[in-house]
Amino acid sequence: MPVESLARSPAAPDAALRRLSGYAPLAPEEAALLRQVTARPVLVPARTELVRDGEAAPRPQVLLEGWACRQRLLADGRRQIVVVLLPGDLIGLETRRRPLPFGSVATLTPAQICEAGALRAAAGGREAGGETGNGEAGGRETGGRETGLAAALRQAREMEEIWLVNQVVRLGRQTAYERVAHFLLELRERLAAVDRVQENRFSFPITQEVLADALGLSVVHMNRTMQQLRRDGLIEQRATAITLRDVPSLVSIADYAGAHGT
Amino acid sequence: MPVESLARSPAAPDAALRRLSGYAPLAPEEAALLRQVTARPVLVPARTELVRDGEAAPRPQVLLEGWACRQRLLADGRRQIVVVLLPGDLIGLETRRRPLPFGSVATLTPAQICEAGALRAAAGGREAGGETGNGEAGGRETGGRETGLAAALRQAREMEEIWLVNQVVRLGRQTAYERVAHFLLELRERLAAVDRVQENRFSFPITQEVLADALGLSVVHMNRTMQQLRRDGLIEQRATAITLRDVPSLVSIADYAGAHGT
DNA sequence: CGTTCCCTTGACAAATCTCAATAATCGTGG
DNA sequence: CCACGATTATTGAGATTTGTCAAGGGAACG
Repeated sequence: MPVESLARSPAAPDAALRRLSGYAPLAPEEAALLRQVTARPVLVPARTELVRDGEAAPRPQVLLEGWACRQRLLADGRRQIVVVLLPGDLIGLETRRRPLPFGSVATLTPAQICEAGALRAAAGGREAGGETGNGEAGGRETGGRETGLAAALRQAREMEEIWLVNQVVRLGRQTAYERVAHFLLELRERLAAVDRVQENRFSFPITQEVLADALGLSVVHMNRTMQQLRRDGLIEQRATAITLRDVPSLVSIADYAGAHGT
Repeated sequence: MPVESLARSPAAPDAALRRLSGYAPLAPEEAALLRQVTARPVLVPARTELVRDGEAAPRPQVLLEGWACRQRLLADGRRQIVVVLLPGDLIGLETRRRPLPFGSVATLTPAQICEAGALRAAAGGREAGGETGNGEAGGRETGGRETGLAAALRQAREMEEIWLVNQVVRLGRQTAYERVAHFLLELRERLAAVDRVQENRFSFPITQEVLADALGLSVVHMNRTMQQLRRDGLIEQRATAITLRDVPSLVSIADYAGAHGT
């Protein structure tokens, strides 16, 4: 997670735009709104808490660079990472009627974050008191037809639910080996959507401890499982990047369905 | 799951109304709409598939009586129950832009179901082609303020996400013993919201196999874990009902936070 | 260079699973 | 009301997977 990994990142700042326009065609002014929102990213260090657990009105944010997660801690210190957040992902976009224990959100690596309150109006949340400010870009049109941005945000929300379901299946019914394979395939698919994958190779900036907390395993077992995958020629790790050497085999091992029922 | 258990059920048909009005105050005409929707429940047997996996436009439905689940099957036959659905829960309320592998929805017991397309307009989905038919009860008001029904449906959606997160934590970081305790507490809380709990006792109409598939355990281990809970005086099972004998202990064992950060 | 963090190993313990029977229950037809 | 077949709950024994503890090695960093 050295900071240089951020410097190294290629044409990165439009992760969110790329992501959302992949879900639904955006009108020019919607794209412009997005660009405006993501214009001034703030750099935060790893392990920064972005949303506290049970917060009723989390500040809407966009993750532009770096990895984060939604997590929940048990009283005795055990940690479960509920979902990993990648560049282009949205955080805390929905206002809640009351605080719910969704877990906290924290960065896993240094990250670039943008305030994204301007998207809330478009997300379908109820109109905020009047803090929107800028023009007429967001939200449903008065006629009730859904705008491209609203559709994209809705799709983004649905994808997050898919990832949650995937996580449940991994944790509930797959072996350590299968879990890792499945998780890596999901990461590859998600990162590809923001153009961060080349020939099945992508940056993989998290420690095995984090991975273990995401996949419900101990660090030691996580380590041994990764070694096994390497020995089997399925993956290759170098520094902070990983290559999926044999995607078909991984898909078969993990029983991976992809986001669109592939 | 005998049919008599349905006959036995008390003033039951308004599970959905009770549930939703607990989330947000409903206008009289909204309550009326709900009553109208749930007026003619259809009785379906156990193991009926209500939504197929990857269905793009599932028929919106309300579960009024009986239990169901969202589940995902692996190629080799393993099954993971993603979330259990209880009376008052909504199914397939959101239209999707494209089919996503959310898993299929199936009844676990005989159940009473109602078609609920009329709620879709109120759910915040885009306006359907004109099939709504009845008056002006649903949806956002033209001014953009959220109606009570829309708020309640949004809350219901958020609750479902909470249950998913709970499920992830259970499966990822809790022991069998803790998982069962946690799951039972969640059931109690959810059933209480539709008035199906008396003195910590509620109907528990599922087999240990189903429970095992929900909690990511084998049937045998599930059985032994239940026995342990009984021996420890934490629960008591009689026929198809269960009593939580010692809620505080269960809460402590499961590190249970409740829906509102209790 | 000395810390610190992370990855790796070995040895052993604990949790959980599988297989294979055996009891209990339930629903049904007589 | 009873016998029968099917489903569900329970047990025992032994195999696997996964976790815990403790320690060593290597790379990054001030």
